[in-house]
Amino acid sequence: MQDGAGAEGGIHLLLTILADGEEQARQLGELAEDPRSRAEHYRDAAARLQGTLGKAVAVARAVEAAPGSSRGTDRSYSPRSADESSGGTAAAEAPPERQSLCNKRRKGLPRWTAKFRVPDANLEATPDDGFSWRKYGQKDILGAKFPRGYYRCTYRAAQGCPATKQVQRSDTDLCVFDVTYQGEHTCHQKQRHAAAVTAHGGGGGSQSSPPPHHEQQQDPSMQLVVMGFKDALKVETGAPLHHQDHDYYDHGPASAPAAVPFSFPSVPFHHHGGGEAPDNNPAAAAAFSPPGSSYFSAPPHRCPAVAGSYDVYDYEAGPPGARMGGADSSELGEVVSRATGIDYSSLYHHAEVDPHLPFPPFGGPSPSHGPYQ
DNA sequence: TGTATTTGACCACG
DNA sequence: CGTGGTCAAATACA
Repeated sequence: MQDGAGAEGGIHLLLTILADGEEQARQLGELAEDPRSRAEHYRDAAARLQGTLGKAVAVARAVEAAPGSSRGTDRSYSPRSADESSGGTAAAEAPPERQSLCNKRRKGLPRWTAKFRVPDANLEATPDDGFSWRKYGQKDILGAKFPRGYYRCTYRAAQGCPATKQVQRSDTDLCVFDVTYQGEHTCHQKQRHAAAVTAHGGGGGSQSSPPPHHEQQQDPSMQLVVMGFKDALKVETGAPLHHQDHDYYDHGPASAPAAVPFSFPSVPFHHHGGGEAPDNNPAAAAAFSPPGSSYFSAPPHRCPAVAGSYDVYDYEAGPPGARMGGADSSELGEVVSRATGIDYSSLYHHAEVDPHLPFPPFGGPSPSHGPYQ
């Protein structure tokens, strides 16, 4: 499914961005016809459009500069048990013969990492990127103070979505989480813009389970959207992910992060019907609404109002050799950071936002935020 | 009662 | 053989 590789993925992304720009241009046109619109609205719209176009250009250039190389048919993530209840009911008796079908280490899936910084060390908090994840494991990692959590897409069973992520709190900075994503979302879950930092709720499905239907796109708060291309030029693992803990702008090799729209509203919690652990929310909410907050350590300008931040850094990369790609990679990195820096944050800050936005789970079939069945 | 998380064990990779 | 990733039974929660 996730075929988008290299340039192809970039083009896909480009198309998405352009579509976005088209929509923005249309909105601009509408503004022009609306007598009530004010100058600032124009400015916003124009800035937004400009930003989008700039990003499109950046992506286009990067694609041009980095002709993707096809990646082999990767994966075959195993739908072994979880997928269908193959073992569901009556497993057990047969001699455990686990491995035959499963490939424990999914190599070959696109992989990229992001760092999330959350204000204040609410030890129970974990970054939420807007997708629904289900935790399936936790492991103590050698040399790390905190265990690493393993998550997979909630819809893996239902839709075979191969996306997984690993979340690990930085041992040097409690506020920072290293999140490694692997695989693209092929599910059609609605990515909520209102993502945030979820306080782990003992067991309640805090962030999953919403029935497909519509969903109030609550949340106007700001969000940061970062993008880049995922499968960069080559891939197929091999290159160790490396990222310095102290520098958030470590642009890896010649590849770039996938389009990963994330957000961090300041007070994300709505205990709407669903039900989260009521205990945690208040605490978490409190932790995120500090006054003079500026959790943005790195980039010079970022929406200061945001309560949390994250940055995308690394991503799986190309072959070892491609590593010090010199000009190219650094340029790409710049591209990415610029794209990142672009104010998607402030743009979307103006609420409304078209819901079709940012970038769909890359790679997947045509994105359209359609309802998933 | 159904769903998500926890946790120990299993297994692949290096 | 050590480490990391995944499985799945047990458990917790709504």
